[in-house]
Amino acid sequence: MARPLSEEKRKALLTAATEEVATSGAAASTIKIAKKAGVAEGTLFVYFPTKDDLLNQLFLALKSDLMGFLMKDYPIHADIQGKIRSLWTGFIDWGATYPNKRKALRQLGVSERITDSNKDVGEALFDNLHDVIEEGFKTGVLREQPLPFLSGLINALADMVLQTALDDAIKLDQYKALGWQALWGAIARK
Amino acid sequence: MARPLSEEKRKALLTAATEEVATSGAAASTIKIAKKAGVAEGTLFVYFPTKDDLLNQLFLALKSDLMGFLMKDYPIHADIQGKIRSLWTGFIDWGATYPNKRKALRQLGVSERITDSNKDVGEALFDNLHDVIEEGFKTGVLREQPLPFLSGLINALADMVLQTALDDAIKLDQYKALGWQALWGAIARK
Amino acid sequence: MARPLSEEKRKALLTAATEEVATSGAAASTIKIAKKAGVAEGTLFVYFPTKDDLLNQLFLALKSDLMGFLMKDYPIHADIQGKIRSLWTGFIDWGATYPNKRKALRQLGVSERITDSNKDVGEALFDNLHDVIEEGFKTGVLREQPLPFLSGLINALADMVLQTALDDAIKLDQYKALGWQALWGAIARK
Amino acid sequence: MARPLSEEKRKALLTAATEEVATSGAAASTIKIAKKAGVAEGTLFVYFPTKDDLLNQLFLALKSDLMGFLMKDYPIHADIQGKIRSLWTGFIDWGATYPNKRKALRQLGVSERITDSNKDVGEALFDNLHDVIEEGFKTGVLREQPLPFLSGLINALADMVLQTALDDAIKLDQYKALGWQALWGAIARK
DNA sequence: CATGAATGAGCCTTCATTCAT
DNA sequence: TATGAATGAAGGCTCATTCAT
Repeated sequence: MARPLSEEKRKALLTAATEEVATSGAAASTIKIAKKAGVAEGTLFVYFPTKDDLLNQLFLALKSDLMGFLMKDYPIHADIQGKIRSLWTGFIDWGATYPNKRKALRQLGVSERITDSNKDVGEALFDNLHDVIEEGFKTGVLREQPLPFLSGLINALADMVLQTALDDAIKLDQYKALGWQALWGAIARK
Repeated sequence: MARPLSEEKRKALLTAATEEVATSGAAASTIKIAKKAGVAEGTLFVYFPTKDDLLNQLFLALKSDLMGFLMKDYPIHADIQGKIRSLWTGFIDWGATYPNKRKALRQLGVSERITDSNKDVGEALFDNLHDVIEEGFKTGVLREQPLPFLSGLINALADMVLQTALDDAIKLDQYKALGWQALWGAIARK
Repeated sequence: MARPLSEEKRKALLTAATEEVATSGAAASTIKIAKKAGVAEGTLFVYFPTKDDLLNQLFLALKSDLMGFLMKDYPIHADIQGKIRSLWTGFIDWGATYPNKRKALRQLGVSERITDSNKDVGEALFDNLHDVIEEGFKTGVLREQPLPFLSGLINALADMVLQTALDDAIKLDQYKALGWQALWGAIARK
Repeated sequence: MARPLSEEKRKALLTAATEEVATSGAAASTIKIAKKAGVAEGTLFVYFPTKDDLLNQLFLALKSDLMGFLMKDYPIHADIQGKIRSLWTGFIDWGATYPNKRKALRQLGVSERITDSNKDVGEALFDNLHDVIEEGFKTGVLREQPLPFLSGLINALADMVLQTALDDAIKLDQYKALGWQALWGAIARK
């Protein structure tokens, strides 16, 4: 009956938090985040009871955003290599398109303030990839390796590429290609 | 002549900083670091004029420590594959032996407070690898790729393995082996 | 016609306030009081325009509640000593029966936020005792002393007994008896 | 070797705290206390790590101050009645001379933030009175009653007198006398 | 050089109160 | 009338840094 929580404000807060966390890490100040989101300091705590809550929800939101991005153009009917290449491309493009999201996610991934259980939930979002990879194992296209190892591998490679090629579009394209070769060499059988 | 700076205290401070940064990231407090090092709060600033100085010097010290570790048993007369495998093993072993050093380095690598020029200096420490790799290119053992790309690749893979296999010695060995296969697949020609 | 204020909610708020004030003093938060009363934060301010209003009304309500308790079994036809003893017993029993009410009253009695005029009103509730005491003076049973002094005396003694014997039923009975002896010795002529 | 803690500042802080607590109770703000003491906000926390520490130490300091005041002119060679009368007078005079100390002590006595163990220590300061009172019991001058009951009695009566006669010197003298009669009547045998 | 007291900006959070719904 | 989102002041406390000793 009272004013409803505004999804708009929640988003503004998460967006502002993304930017601040991208540069200052988990040390980003709630005051700056609130101001950047255009709301009063206290309002932040209406939406996120605690700074840790904000950080954790941001972490999940970013993971989920990335997942959505990867799935958007996912080629359901492509072969294994095509599917994995799509994921690789998606990773790189997401990071290049939203550098702050990537930086924020990177910082949070290293932070003690994200609960272990949430870090797990973050991983779990990628469980959808299960099938592709399992299929790769069965058809013998991929070397058999534990799933977390494989997803960690993609993640690490993509992150490295984005980090290394930061602010350099040409290098980015070069590394994206090199990275794909490396990745495929790393996981394909033979 | 006044008492000279004590190398011992400097080291104690860096060691304490390593531990604090490992858990709290760049937000680690100078007070706690000083106390853990067994010196007074103000003493820290005799050795490091600024917290940022401390952080940057710690970053370099850790990179250098890692480098020293890698070079210790480096097989100068082995073939390319042997040399690179030694580096891989070294990376993993260093991280497993000094988890706090690795965690601290990881946190600092992501922090805004490490100057770009220092991040470059950090990379440069690995320039010694130039020769091995160039040799690999010439003999055709390695696919030709930019040096920073290659070192970033090793780094990223090793970090992923250590992170993923945290606190699980068995998994660590498994991943170390898998990681090596992946790495070699990623960089070897054909 | 609009919905009228609900007496039930008002009471719930005062009851909740009693509990909160008992433990946190005047620093008790309106939010917690509202929640404990089962109403929304804003609703509290429909019934009490200001936190100070709430506190002051609570103060009066508690005084009045105590007064009612004292009068319930008041022996109108007893002699002076019997009447005063009844008051004494009543005081102690009220405090033992409703420890939160007593604690809250104690806290509020010390608080700056209760207006002086209300503290006087609080005292005035006991004016009904006028007659008993005047009678005591006339018949020479009581030493002549100003009324506020006498009521303050009873109050202080009872409060001390309750406070000292907190959570110890046996001690409470002992102190109740001792207190009565002391009180009577303090006020009776000769 | 560094600047030593200044006893002067510690006292200034306790004095300032006394004044603030006298009017605002345990809700007194550390900032106001620091400012009133003429030191920076942070300095307060050099001397008292926590607001609760400040409050508890203030409580003990006030109790101790009162005790010192009572003992100053204590008539060691007087009879029981003389000794107790001296205590009574001392109580009243202390409260009249240092109204803020008394108000602060009153507020703290009711506050949840003073630990139970400190409240006990507070009581213990009065253990010195043991002997007088025991002597009173033996010689039959005093009715036999538990010590905490007796000290509570004196305390409560004195507090009531001071509170009731606040800001009225004439009334104060009158109540002081009446209070003594009442007290003696309350505790003396027969 | 070493110490740790002193400082005040800044942090996260709570709160009383207002007001759109 | 009842609700609870919105607000920004204020609170307790921490911190990097300075400086008297």
